[in-house]
Formats: sequence, C-alpha cells, structure tokens
Amino acid sequence: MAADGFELNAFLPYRLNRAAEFVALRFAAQYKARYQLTRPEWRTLAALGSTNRPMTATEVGAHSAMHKTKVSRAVAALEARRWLTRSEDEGDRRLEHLQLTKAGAGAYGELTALAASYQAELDALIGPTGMQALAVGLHAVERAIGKIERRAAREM
Amino acid sequence: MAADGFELNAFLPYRLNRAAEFVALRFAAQYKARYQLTRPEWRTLAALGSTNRPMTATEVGAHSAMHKTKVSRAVAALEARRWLTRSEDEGDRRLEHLQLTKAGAGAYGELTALAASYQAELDALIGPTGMQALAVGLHAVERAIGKIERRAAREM
DNA sequence: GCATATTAGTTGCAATCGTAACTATCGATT
DNA sequence: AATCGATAGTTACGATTGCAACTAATATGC
Repeated sequence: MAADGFELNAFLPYRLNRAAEFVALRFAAQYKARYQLTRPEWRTLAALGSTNRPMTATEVGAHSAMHKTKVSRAVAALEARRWLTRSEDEGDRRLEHLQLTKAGAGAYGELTALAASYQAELDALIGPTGMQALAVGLHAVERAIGKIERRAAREM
Repeated sequence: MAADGFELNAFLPYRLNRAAEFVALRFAAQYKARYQLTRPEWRTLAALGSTNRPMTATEVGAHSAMHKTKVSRAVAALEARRWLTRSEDEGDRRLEHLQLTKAGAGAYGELTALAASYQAELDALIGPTGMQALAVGLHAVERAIGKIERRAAREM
C-alpha cells in the first residue's frame, strides 16, 4: 500500500477493467476461432440479436459502449457477410435501421449457445452467492452510469 | 429477449466490459489531459507504485492483465520519461527489476490523488450498498480467475 | 556437457483503433 | 427560405495494438 493510503486493488476502474478484460478475452478466443469475428463485430451482432426490433448505429453504440467508428466498421463487415441489412428511415434519411438477416440471426443463435455455456462455467466458478452480489453491484454501477450520462446531457 | 432465452444483459463478459469501459474511459480522460499518459503507461505506473518493491515486466502484466508487448512499450516510455529504472537480476539475467524513480513515485502520488477523488465520486453515485455488493462480487470473480489460471497452469 | 525446450523481454509488420475532418440531412431561428 | 447549429454515419490518417518471429538467457533431458 502506498504511503498516502491509496489502494489500487480497491480502485474501481482498475479492478473492473482487469476482471472484464480477462473474462472477455477468454470468450473472444472462442468466437474468433470459430467464426473469425472481431470483438466489435460480435458486440454489434449481439446488440442487434438481443432485441428483436431494428436499431440504429447510434443505438448499437450506446447499448454496447462502443465508439461510433467501431460500430460503423463492424456494421460494414457484418453487412458484407450478409448477416445484417440496412434500411433508411422514412422520416429522417440520416438514420439507418439495422436488422439481422436470417443468416445473422442464425449466427447469433449459435453464438448465444457458446455464450450460455461459458456463462455456466463462470457461474459454477463464481458460485451463487458471488454471482448474486455481482449482479447487485453491477446493477448499481449501471444506475450510476445512467446518472452520469443524464447529468452530462443536462449540462449541455 | 431472444427466442432461445439467452439474455445478453445478464451475460457477464458483455456487462462487465460495458461497465469497465465506461468507468475507465472517464478516468483516462483525466490523466491523459494532465500528464499525456496512455492507458498502458498509467496501468504500469500504478502496478509499480502500488507495491513498494520492484517488479518484473511479467509481474506487471499479470497484475494489470496486460499483454507483454503493451507492458514492454509502456516500460520503455516511462523509462524515457525517467519515471522508472531497470536493473538486471543477479541470478537470472533475463529478468529486469523495474522500480519507480523519485519523479515516478511523485507522479504516482499525484495520480492517486486524482484516482481517490474519482473513486469518491463513484462511491457517492453507486452508494454504500451497491459498492459493498460490487466488492463482494468482484472478489468472487477474482477468485474464479485465479482458479482458471491455476487450472490452465496444471494442464500444461 | 550438449542438445532441446522454456522463459523474459523486444521488435517488425499488418491489422485495428480513435481523432478529427468530412458529407449529408435535419431542426431551429429569423 | 436562407442560415446556422446539431446529429447520423463515414473515412483519411496517424497512433496504437497484437501476433509472430526474434534475441538472449536459463532449465531440462539424456
């Protein structure tokens, strides 16, 4: 512990990042090997697959906390693979509604099977008590993020 | 929710990553603006500053979950800034013991002040109950990661 | 004690990323 | 309706990244 009493191991960004990185990398290795999907591509596919309605690129970005250029390139790649289609908004032609094709939805289904079994492994390792605490804690973080975002929006 | 019942919002890698990314990016904006530090550099500085003893590059990588090339380049940058020094191990000349200089330790001290105030902001937003749950949950994740690593080590 | 495998750390290179600038469109102001 | 500011999304380009190959040193097997 440093002289001033700061504890890095209790510092939220550092700790969260370490856990997230480790857990995400192990999963990424799986879909990368089987589907040659990059992380932004998986995250975009996941965002679109998880809701049944079409989303815009901006919504995908907000849902997955990805930068808009990342989303833009991931969308282009998924489109080239014919896993999603774009359709212009009638009222506002800046907007593109993104929607998974049948093939895209199929891929999402296969990937969620992988995801579910990975989640089961983690569940078993983390244990029900830890998992419950984590869920509560992450929920609190998500609420906090919401507050920060609303505050930022207000201050503009 | 998808037809097969998979809930992306409950999927740990996705959820953890979103929270970590958001929280880390806001902090990164601060040290980037004031010190022109990159994220790997801050993480390396933090790992070295948080323990008082010297560490090797590999230990830094393990501590912060960073790829070894990231660590290598961060170390070179911090050395150029004269924030750390390397010294060869006597017994094993492959190893380099990294240690913060006075200037490096001073910078770490200033950065932990920033970190502490950011942590206080997060604490206030997340609340004591949420924070407590998160701590327990993250601890469980860290134990799980430890298990996975030991299992992987055994299987080699 | 020599050959082979491992490990620590670095680097070349291709791929990925983020910033900033751009196009296109929309909304608001006058 | 002309202008100005804001927003959705794309792209050029310099910076960052990670993989794979490398160097140098140590450990292991025979």
